Amino acid sequence: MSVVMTSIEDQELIQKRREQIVKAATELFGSKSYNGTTMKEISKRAGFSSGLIYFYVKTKEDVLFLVLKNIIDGYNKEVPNALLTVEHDIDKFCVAVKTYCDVVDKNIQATLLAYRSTKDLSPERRAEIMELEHETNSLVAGCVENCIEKGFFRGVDISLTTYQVVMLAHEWALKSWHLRKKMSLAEYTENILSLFLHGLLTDAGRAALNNTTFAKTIFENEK
Amino acid sequence: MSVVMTSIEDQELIQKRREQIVKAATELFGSKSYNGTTMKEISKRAGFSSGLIYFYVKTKEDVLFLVLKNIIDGYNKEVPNALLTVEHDIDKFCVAVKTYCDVVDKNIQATLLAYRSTKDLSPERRAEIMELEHETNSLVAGCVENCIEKGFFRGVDISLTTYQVVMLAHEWALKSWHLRKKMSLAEYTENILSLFLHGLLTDAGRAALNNTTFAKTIFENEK
Amino acid sequence: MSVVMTSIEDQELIQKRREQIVKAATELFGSKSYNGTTMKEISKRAGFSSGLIYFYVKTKEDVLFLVLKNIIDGYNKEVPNALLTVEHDIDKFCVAVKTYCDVVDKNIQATLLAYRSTKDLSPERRAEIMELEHETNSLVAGCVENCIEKGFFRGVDISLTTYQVVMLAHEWALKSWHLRKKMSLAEYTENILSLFLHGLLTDAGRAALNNTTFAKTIFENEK
Amino acid sequence: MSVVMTSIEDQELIQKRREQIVKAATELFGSKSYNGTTMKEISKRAGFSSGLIYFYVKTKEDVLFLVLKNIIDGYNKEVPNALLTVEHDIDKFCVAVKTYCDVVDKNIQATLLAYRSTKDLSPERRAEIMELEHETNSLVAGCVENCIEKGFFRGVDISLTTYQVVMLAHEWALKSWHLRKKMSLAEYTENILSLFLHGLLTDAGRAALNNTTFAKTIFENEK
DNA sequence: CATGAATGAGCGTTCATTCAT
DNA sequence: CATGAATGAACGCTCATTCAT
Repeated sequence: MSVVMTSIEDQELIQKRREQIVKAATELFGSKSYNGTTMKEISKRAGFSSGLIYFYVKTKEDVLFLVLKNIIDGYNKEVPNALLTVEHDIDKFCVAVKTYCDVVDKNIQATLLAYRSTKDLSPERRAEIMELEHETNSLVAGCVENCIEKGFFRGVDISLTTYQVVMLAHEWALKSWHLRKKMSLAEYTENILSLFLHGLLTDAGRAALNNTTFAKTIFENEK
Repeated sequence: MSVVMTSIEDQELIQKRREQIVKAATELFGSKSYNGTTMKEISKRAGFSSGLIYFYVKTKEDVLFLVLKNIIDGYNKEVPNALLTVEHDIDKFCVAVKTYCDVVDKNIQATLLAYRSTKDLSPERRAEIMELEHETNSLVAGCVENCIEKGFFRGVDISLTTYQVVMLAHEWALKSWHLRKKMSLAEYTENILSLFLHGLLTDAGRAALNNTTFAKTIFENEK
Repeated sequence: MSVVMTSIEDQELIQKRREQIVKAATELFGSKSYNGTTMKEISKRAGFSSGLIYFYVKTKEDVLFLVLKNIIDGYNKEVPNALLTVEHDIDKFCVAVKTYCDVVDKNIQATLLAYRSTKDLSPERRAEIMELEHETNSLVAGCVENCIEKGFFRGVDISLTTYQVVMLAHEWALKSWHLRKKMSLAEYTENILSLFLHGLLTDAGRAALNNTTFAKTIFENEK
Repeated sequence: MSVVMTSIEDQELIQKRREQIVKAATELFGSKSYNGTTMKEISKRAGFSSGLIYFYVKTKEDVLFLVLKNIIDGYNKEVPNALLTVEHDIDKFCVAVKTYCDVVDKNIQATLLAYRSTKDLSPERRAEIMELEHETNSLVAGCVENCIEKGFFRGVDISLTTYQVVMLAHEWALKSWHLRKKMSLAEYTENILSLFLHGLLTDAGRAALNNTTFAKTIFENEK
């Protein structure tokens, strides 16, 4: 894991400064693009002088990497927690999707940034980010797999379905400027779940809805 | 419509030069990113001297705009033609989706470029591009609308569904590096259609499948 | 031979610009040191804008290389010509030494620069410069060798003696600030020749002085 | 004499710290050049924090000055001691030369450093260093002078001859990369002495060789 | 119309030096 | 006395844009 190295000792300070940097950079990269943002701007916005940033980061690319990694870490932290709150496998799938959408909503700028700027990373760094994304995906993929095994879902390609779920969650960020005008996040999430449940549930799956707490509300809301 | 202005008279020449520029720039932006590409490189690859490009384009941003516009124009040209080849509304929907995926497949680099570089455009230009995308979407939206009106599809939000279709088509480009390893474009397309048909068809819609030529093959292939 | 590459076509212009650059840089490096001199300063002194220099040179190190190479080329051009003007082998040795001293005198700054800045070159470049120096040395070494073969000089180590000759010629530059106060270049040269002739001539060599035109004046001047 | 000033009182500590600094800096400057070495690196290698160095030195140039001065002090300490070991004036000359070469050999990096970096000193500091070098030279010059007075050497320019001796001793450092491949320090020293004795001894001087212990071995070794 | 040399603002990065603790 | 985080000026280099020919 290529963690960025530093000439500073105090681990707490490093953490604090890095957070300042990531926060400032995320905002700036989000509103102006990676290439359009200056290291000086980042430093200034982070609240310190232009030279100091190089004590906590070795190159501008490091900053981008930290920002991107930070976003994905967010996903990897929040989704598993949410999964603990429900029991039924179909519910787990729904909650995973919902949580994913929630995290996207909290990180719209950052999510857009990931789509725009991954190419600006070195191949190694890019690979690392993709590896992290893969971890996140596994969380969703696990839910899909369970539902298929139990016979609730059709025998679709697990990883492809996962990608589609993730993609549509990301769409909330990618087309945010348009979607927000028409609906709330809750409505959007419900719609996606509706599409996937209708598209994937087997007859057995539909029958099992009664045992769910979350999934069944999707169908109830439809009427 | 912010058409790029120049000081050159001969409209035919302008057209020819612009095409050279767009072709060169699309290739370069695709493989190296917008910011990583030099005006000199574009000129050289287009086959003329480094100064000449400024007779046909005022800024580098103009080039990006032209490139992006060109990509979307491609979509707007190909999809309608394909729609003429089938009759039934469900088939039209399917063909629209399929064609969309085909065009994405032929323009993977360019599609990625659009996701990466729209932020490098001025707000006005960005708005214009988004307007053009909207036109493309209408082509799909029309199909969805018809299917709903005829009772074949559930009463879902038309524009949202359209966005989802487009998003999943784009995913073929966005996750190309992964998807291509696992399946062919045809399989991918079929999978998407399968998801949407399962997710959207009403009982009436399912019944109508017998009258379709294209859509019914999706269900047949599933077994 | 690692010749510096360029993005400019016109060979004559390249030559002209490079000469401007080398001239400006030699002066600047001479009076302020390599590291103390700015690329902007070099450009300005060469008479053009700060960016242009990079059309004719790829890095600052290139400039240093060009400067150093230019000095040594001077040696390699002048010494051979001078050798043609006399016949006798002892005379040839003397003229080689004298010419060497003359060239040093015309390039005092540059010679100092070579001593100061060779370490700032990349290893490959440094090797190339040393190779060129070796060529120059060969010119002197040839003279020494001939004199030994003919029995005029003692059987000393040829290459060592050559280094000593070169070193003492360079000394005129290295200690110029002091030596110039005490003597003229001619006196200095004569003194060196005196040292070497006294130190190297065999009895046969001394006897042969009568057949020389240049060498014998050294001994005559001594009285 | 521009002694470096500080704000610290305890003279002993100053001395100790300065020695640490000089030792560290000499090593670093020698292997990486003055400009390539960081104040941080020096401090670290000297064994203390990066800020502390400024309590014992006011600028980076101070460090260079201290380093250079230290080198020359070494010469001024070692040569006189060696001179006490022999009696005859010609021997004293020879021992001076030999000792000089020995000291050069022990300080090759440092000697090179002096040639490379004197220009990085302010004019005043440079003058001071040159003054110190002059002192060292006097040690050799005294020997030459005595030999001339006693009629052992020809009536050559004393200071010039001294410079030549010093120069050829320094050459052992300056061309070390080449000379070391071909001969030992002892051989090199002998060769220089041979050159000077052959070049300077009068008939009286040659006759006096019998009374020497060191000088006569040079001639004996030649055969 | 076309060329390509020239311009100069701006960026990422380094490092001597300072200063709060 | 000592630490090491912080500052900010400066440098090498790039490249969009201009302009003389």
